[in-house]
Amino acid sequence: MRVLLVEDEVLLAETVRRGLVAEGMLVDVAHDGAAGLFAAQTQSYDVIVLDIMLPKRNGYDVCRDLRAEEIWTPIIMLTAKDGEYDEVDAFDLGADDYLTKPFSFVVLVARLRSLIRRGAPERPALLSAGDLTLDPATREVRRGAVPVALTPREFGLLQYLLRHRGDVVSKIEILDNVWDLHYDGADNVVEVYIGYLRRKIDLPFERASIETVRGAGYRLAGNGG
Amino acid sequence: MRVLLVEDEVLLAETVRRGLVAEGMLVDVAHDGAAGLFAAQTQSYDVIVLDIMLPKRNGYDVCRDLRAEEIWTPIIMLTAKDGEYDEVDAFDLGADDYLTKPFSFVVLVARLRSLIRRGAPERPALLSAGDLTLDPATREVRRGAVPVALTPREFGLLQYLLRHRGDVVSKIEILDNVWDLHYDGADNVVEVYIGYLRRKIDLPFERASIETVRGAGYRLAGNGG
DNA sequence: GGCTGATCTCAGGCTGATCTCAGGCTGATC
DNA sequence: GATCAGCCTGAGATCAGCCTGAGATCAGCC
Repeated sequence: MRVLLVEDEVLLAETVRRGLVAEGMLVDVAHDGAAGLFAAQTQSYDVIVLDIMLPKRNGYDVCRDLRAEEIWTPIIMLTAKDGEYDEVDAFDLGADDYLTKPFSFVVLVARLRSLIRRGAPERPALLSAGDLTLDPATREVRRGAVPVALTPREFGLLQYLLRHRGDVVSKIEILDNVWDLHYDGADNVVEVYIGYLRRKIDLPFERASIETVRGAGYRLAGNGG
Repeated sequence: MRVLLVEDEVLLAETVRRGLVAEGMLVDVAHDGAAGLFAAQTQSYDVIVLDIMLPKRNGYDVCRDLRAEEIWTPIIMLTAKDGEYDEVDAFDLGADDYLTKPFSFVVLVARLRSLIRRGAPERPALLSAGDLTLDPATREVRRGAVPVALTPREFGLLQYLLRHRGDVVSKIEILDNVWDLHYDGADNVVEVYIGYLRRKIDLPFERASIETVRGAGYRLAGNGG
């Protein structure tokens, strides 16, 4: 469960972050609107917690921009009771819920869980590793914001690697799962397709996310998923 | 602010009614579709909250009948997540918003206020992608201002693609939804109709809105909704 | 029945995807 | 640094998926 927290008050942000992590969530924190917007555009989150009063871009703008780009990640707005903004307006901009500061942590977690539960249930979660994302539903693969076109076999291979992100997977294992179970060709074809993938998702971006583990198989970088 | 609540679960209806009254709204309650339809036809409301699963007339029918009578009171549909109806269809029938049960009361109120503020729409929502528009009610399709004549099958196919705009939809999926569910013909017919559509909505305008995703299906360009 | 338009089938052709293969490269080992 | 197993990669053959023109079939209408 990935949460993006956009909050400029460092102490509050850190408190909330720790609490959410303790609840088993993966939390990214952005301290201003521009950073939050960028993170929301390039990463895949289950829900976004968005303060309204922010430096650089206020929560208002961020929310409207995201919706304009058809990014429908559920958003909870944090509003100060005495603020100049009307919390009801948040809904008009595409927010899904709001909390008035000061809020109880328990309430925040409950609202988060509720939002995630009703948010886009039919769509399987995105697979990702760092800024590499793969959407099994739309078949879209992106490095950051840049779409990458993959053939079906390449797509299947990358999907398998992402599902076993951080693990070393052997060529036999890959053949059994991405190719037919009793595929009897040489396993060189895996090497060839690993090469194709690298040329599409790593080399143009000067990355090396697919590591060769000599004698054992391959491993996709496991951080940041 | 007058609200018509059509909901057959008595306890839920009463809970919601009290909540809305506490928010300062005037609330009428109908416990089946026929009563709800009659109330909506004879009274004037600012917004209608309409459950889909109802005795006598389902929410589907009620919504369609009202729109057919040119009654454009904003409607929020309540859909059960496991129901047989797809919430996407709700929009097609002229609903303005929907909530999936179980829903948060706060969210309901906010959506109501937002709808009321927006006012009654002039006409049901169009489906669109870029300058391509499709009106499910009048069955009109346009590229920009230019009307395009489609046969029923072509229309059904385009409508399906528009509803899943941005997603890759497989030929099987298309056959199940645009042709009969258990259509047993070859899926080549989909290719043929994709070809027909391209010749009507893309080629004359030098566009390429329908993309072939080899090995996976087709995708209608997802931008510019 | 005859006409018209919509729907569907089919086969041939095209293009991109897949796979094989051989030769080159690299890291491990002695 | 010599050797070797394992890995990488460019070239090209093969295969599968998709497109399309032609025509058969079907339904509605006069």
